[in-house]
Order: sequence, then structure tokens, then C-alpha cells
Amino acid sequence: MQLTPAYKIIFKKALEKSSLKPTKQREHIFSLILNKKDHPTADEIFTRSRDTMPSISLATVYNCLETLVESGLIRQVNFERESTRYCPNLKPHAHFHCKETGTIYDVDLPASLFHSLKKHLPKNFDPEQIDINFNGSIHNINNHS
Amino acid sequence: MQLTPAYKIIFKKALEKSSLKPTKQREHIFSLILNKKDHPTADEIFTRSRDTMPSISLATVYNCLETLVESGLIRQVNFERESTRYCPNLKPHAHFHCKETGTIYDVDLPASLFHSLKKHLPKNFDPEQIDINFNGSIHNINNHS
DNA sequence: AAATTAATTTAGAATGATTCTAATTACACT
DNA sequence: AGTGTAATTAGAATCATTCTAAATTAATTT
Repeated sequence: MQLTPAYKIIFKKALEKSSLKPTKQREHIFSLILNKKDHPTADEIFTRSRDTMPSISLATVYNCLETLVESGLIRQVNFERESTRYCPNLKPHAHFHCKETGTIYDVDLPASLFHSLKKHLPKNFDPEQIDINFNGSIHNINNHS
Repeated sequence: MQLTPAYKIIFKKALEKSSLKPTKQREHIFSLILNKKDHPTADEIFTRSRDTMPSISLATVYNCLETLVESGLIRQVNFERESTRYCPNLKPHAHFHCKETGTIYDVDLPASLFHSLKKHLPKNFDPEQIDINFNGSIHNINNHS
């Protein structure tokens, strides 16, 4: 589980901007999320972490995830009150939550859509983040029932 | 805390469609949410309920809210992993969460926007619900700082 | 109207994700 | 090497929500 040199620089810069340290644990968790582009929960990340860093604690996983989110390196995704999931995709996109399997899919959206959304806010509302979440099911294209 | 005759009919019809009973407690909670158009948590609804129905239990509040949501009479709103909030506004709209006060504001959106959002999904993705949540702060218009 | 049945309500226990606490460790700087 | 600050750690605490099992209510049948 290693960061590419390019990501290593991004990682260090992002943390140092908030005077946070690029520790082994933070780097480990960041690389874990980057390398498997799904949407794991803290607990799944904890389990995966222990394969290669057996001494890490769950509290540290939570701490690291918080700092990575604060530094803008990853995003949080929430559906209802399920466990928070984490997402390395920083492009503007939405999430689709399949209610049958629980899987979360990224849905790319043009930036223009986010802009037209913002236009509907009162002038003094200043959005920092926009979350667009679809909830539904996925049909099998071959299923003609 | 009373439902108008018109809402009483809507209420009964919606529940009966799922063969659920229009009980006193369900009606009470529904009217509570309708009459104060904010976005209360289950616990806030519990507290308000007890003013006029002191015998109601928190479990019942949760049960009633669940059936009201299932029947399509109210909507759930979630921000991060804060307590679920409930919303009587059934028009297509988004939510703005003020990170300073925690207040949630309804933001009306044209149905066309929801349609163009759906167009970006793969053909076999079938969304049942779309949640659009803004997170940010609200500037005081008179504050020229 | 009493008896039967099914649904709803209730109080309190259980759950589970997350946060907190206090102690230990790691690291940068003298 | 010694000091100070930030980060990590284990385990306890929290808190919203769900579960459980018993009690109540309402509807239906006898």
C-alpha cells in the first residue's frame, strides 16, 4: 500500500497547509482509500489497515479520516444514518445508493449543474458543499420481465 | 393540535393505502409536524408531543414517524450523521443546512432541475428519491465587513 | 355483548457508530 | 540527551435509534 510520488506531494502539501503532520498512519489510510476506489466505512478501513499495519487502532482510523476530510483529500458520503463512507473522488459528482445491495456509485455531473443549483439559493446563502444523493435500485438490462 | 378536515382525509387515505390505521398518536404527530413547519428531530417531536399527549412514548414517536414516512406524508432529512429530521414539505425541494446554527431551510427547486439530474444516470439506474443538501453559512446582508 | 384476533403502543434494554479521556509514544528543536 | 507539542492508542462513554416482550386498543366473530 504505497502512494505514488505525485500523490505523496499532494498529501504532504494538503496536510501542511493546515499544519498537520504527514504521519505514517494518515498516509497509510489515504493510500488505502485511493487504491481501492470504493466507498468504505471507517470500520472497513480499520480492517483493511490491519492487514498491513496491525498496530493501528480504530480511534486512529477515525482521527485520520477526520484530518483527511478536513484537508480536502477525501470526501464523506452519508446515506440516511448508515455508517459514514469515504470517497477519494474529488471531481464534482453525485452518489447513487442501491437500496438492494447498499453499494454506492459515483455519478459524474457537469460543473454547470452545480452552478444552476446554486442559483436557486437566496443571495446571502453561502454553500460550502453540495451533496446530491440518489437512492434507488438498479435494473438488470437483460431482464425483460 | 388538530388536522384540518382536508388533511384528515389525506392522512387517512395515505395510511389506509398501506393498510395502516389512522391512530390518535399518528395523527397527533403528523399534525405537530404540519403545524410548525420546521425540521424537528424525533426527540424534539417527542417533547412537543408530551405537551398535549403526556402518555406517548419515545418508541411510539419513532414508530409513527416511520409509518408517516412510509406512507409518503412526510420526508426524512439527514445531514452527516446528525439526528434525522422530518419535513412536511412534499414539493420538490432541496435543503440548506446552516453550519453555524444547525437550522435547516427549504430551498424550492424547479422540477426541471430534478429531471436534468436524472439524465446523468446510467439507463438502468432507477432513482426513487433524490436528496440535494447544501451545507454552508448564511451571511447577514447588512454586514459589510 | 363476550371472546378472539391482530395491530399498535409502551417501557426499558440492547445496539452500534462515533467521540471522548487519559495515558503513551513519536518527533522536531533546543 | 532533554523538552515540548502533536499524534496515537485502548477502552470507556455517549447518544440516536432499534429491538423485545408485555400491555393496550380496536376490529371482528361468535
